[in-house]
Amino acid sequence: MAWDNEHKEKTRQRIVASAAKLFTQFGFDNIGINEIMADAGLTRGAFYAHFNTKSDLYAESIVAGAIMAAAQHIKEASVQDIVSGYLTKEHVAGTGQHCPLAFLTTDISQRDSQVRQAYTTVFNGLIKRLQKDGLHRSQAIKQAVLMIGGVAISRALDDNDLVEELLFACQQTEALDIL
Amino acid sequence: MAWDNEHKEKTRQRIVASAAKLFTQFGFDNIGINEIMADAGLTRGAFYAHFNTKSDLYAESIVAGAIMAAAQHIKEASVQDIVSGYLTKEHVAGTGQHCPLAFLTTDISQRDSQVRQAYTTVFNGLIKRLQKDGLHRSQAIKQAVLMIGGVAISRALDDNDLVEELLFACQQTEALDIL
DNA sequence: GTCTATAAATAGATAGAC
DNA sequence: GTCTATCTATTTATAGAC
Repeated sequence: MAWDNEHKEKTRQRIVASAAKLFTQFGFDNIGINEIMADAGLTRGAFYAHFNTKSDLYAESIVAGAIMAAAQHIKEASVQDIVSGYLTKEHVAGTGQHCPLAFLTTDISQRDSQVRQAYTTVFNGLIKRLQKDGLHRSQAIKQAVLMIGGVAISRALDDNDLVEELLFACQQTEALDIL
Repeated sequence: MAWDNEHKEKTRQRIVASAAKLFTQFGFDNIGINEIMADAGLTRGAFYAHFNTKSDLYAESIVAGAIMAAAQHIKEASVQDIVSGYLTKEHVAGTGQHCPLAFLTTDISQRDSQVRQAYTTVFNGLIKRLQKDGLHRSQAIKQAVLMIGGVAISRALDDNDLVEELLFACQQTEALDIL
């Protein structure tokens, strides 16, 4: 019984990891349960032994995806390192982990309360992290908007030069200069 | 013949206006051709006399939607007025025209090149408009990211107090103080 | 718990009458 | 040019075998 539970939990985590990867990359509507389960090495039918709806998995994958992305971007030493590491072409492109805050911004506003609560929790976490390094709260909020907005907009643009210019501009913050 | 063409063009404009309204509010995947045509007072079948694909209409509605939203937000006198008028709870909520730049940000990155080119064009227009009032180019870019990102993130958040705090913070820009 | 098979609903696109 | 009817494909979710 203990083994079964452990095995089920591991399978569940694998599904969530696949979901976080695929949802952030393609959005809620452009990925089916089928593809998520296939990525986790399972078939569609097994999904409902772990989750009730696609939306449930989405909410959970936002939190999980943020944790995975944070391991890559947020744990750096200084605020400037966090900002610079976040606003890169590699983050904008498909490589590595993607931050749900930036990759799913407008996608989230179409979903139910549960999903938007998950987004709010993750966003508050980023603000707190930025404040920890001495930024005033309003400065931290603005910097978070520049990070998230900068990456989100870059992904929509169809002009490489403009993207590079934008990413660079969003890294230059008056608030950081006076620290 | 002249009357026919004029009539067809008016119908087409009505479809685009309905599309701009509904797409910005609900995103590409959550609105069907059916609903757009119904909003324009027509049925689904008539769609293909005006457009080839749903994606074609989407690209066109982004440009049209930006023009309509600009009439509401961008034509104000000063940069500070533009920024303040854009970063409001009314803009974030469903009332009035919605700016595609902020309402469809991550939605756009899932679409084809034609759509992303339309987004890029509109974004460049905003930058130009902000530069016209004396902002340096990098300042204009950052301010645009704060506007678009601020509204986009606000729509995803599930916390009214936080939204108000965020909108206010994004209006306070060092670059504007020194003008 | 996972599989295959299938139900049920939705939506993009086409055909043909008017 | 617009309509109704239909084709075709996709997808969420369920049923039942193993």
